[in-house]
Amino acid sequence: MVDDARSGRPEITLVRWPEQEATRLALRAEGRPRMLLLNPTTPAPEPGDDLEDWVRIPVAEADLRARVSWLAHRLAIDRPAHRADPDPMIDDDGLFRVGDEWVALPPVEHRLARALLDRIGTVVTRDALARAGWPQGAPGRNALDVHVLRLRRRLAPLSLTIHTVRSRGYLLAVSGPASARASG
Amino acid sequence: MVDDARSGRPEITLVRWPEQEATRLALRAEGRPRMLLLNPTTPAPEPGDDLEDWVRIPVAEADLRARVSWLAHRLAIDRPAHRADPDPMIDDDGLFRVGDEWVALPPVEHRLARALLDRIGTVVTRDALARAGWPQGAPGRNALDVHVLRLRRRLAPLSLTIHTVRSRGYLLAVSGPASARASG
DNA sequence: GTGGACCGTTCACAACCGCGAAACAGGTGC
DNA sequence: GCACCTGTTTCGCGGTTGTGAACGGTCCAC
Repeated sequence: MVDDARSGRPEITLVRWPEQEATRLALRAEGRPRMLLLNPTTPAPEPGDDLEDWVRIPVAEADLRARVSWLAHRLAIDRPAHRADPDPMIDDDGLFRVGDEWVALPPVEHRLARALLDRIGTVVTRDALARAGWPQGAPGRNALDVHVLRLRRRLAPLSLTIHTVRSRGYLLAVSGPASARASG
Repeated sequence: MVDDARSGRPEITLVRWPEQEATRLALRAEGRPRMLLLNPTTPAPEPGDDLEDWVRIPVAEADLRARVSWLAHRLAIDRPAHRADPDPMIDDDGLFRVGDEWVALPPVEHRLARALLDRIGTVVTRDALARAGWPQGAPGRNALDVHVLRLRRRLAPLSLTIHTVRSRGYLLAVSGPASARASG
C-alpha cells in the first residue's frame, strides 16, 4: 500500500481538471488524496470523497501550497477516526492482535479474552466469563478475579481496557484517548 | 437551535478573515462550520479543525458556492458518527449509553434511570419513581432525593439533566448543545 | 411583611460487600 | 532448574445504599 495512515504524510497528487479526469478517477479508486487544478473556465466539479480538494488556476503558489497543506492536515486528523485502530482479534494460536502489535495469551486467559472480545463493548457476566474460562467447572471464586487482573495487565499495552461494571460483569473496550469512563 | 446534528445540514457561516478572527474563534469553540473569505493580501491561515475551509477573495460567486457545498458535503459524510447525538438508551446490563459514551449504573439508580428514560421529556412523579426504584417498598423519604442527586451527577457527563418540577416530580432531558465539543 | 409548613438539595456518616491486588504454593513445559 | 501458568488465601479499598441533619427556596395564613 502506498498511502498509509501510519506514515502521516500521504502523497497528494496534483491533477489538472478536467483534462486529467482519468487520473482523478484512478486516484479516487485507489483511495489516494488529490488536488484538482481547475481550468479557468470550467465549473467546479461536484463534491466527491473527502480525499479531494480543488483550486482555481491561476493561483498564487503560496495559496496552492496552503491548500495542499490544509488537505493534508484534514487527512491527518480525519484518518485516525476512520482507519486507525484496527479491530482487535484473536487468532487460534493464542495470539491477541491489535494492528501489528500482539501478545501471547495462556490458555485460560485466551478463553476469557475470546469471550470478552466476542462481546466487545458490552458487558459480559462473571458467570459467562467463568463458563468460558473453565468449560468443565470453575475453580474457586477468586480465580476469575485474578485472571481478569492478569489479562487486564497483558492487554493494557495494546490500548485495550477491561472495565469493571460492578455487580454486573466486565466490559472490554479500546482505551483510546477519548474513551468513556466507568464508575465501578 | 441553530446548528443541529439532527437536521444533517449545519449552517456554514461566512467569515471575513482576518478581520473577523473573533467570530472565527467563537464558531470554532462551538463546533460550527465556517468558510473564511481571505483578504486579498493576507497569507492563508494555518490549518485548524476540519469544520473550516477558506477561499481567496475576490472569487467568482459560483466558485464560492461550490466551495461551500464541498464543505457541507464533507461534513455530511464525515460527521454522522460524531454528530448524530444518538438517543440515550439503557441496556440490560446496567449501562446507560449515549452515543459511544456510557456510565455504569448501580441497581437502584438503574431502575430510576429506566423510569425516567421511559418518559424522557415528561414529568415522572416522585411516587412513580419510588415505585420504580423500590418495587417492594420504598425506604425513608429522603432516599429518593439522594438517589436522584447521585443519578444526576452520574448522568451529567453524558449531557443529560434531571430537572426538578417542584411538587410534581422529575424530568429527564438532554442538556444544552454547547457541551460535548472540543475533545476532537 | 413575617413566620411557618412544605419541599427539595446537599453533605456526612455508617454498614455492607464486591472486587483489586499482593503473596504464596503447586503444577507443567522446556 | 527455570520460567511461566494456575489457583488459593488474605487484606482492604472503594462503591453502593440508606439515614440524619443542615440549608435554602416557595407559598400561604395571619
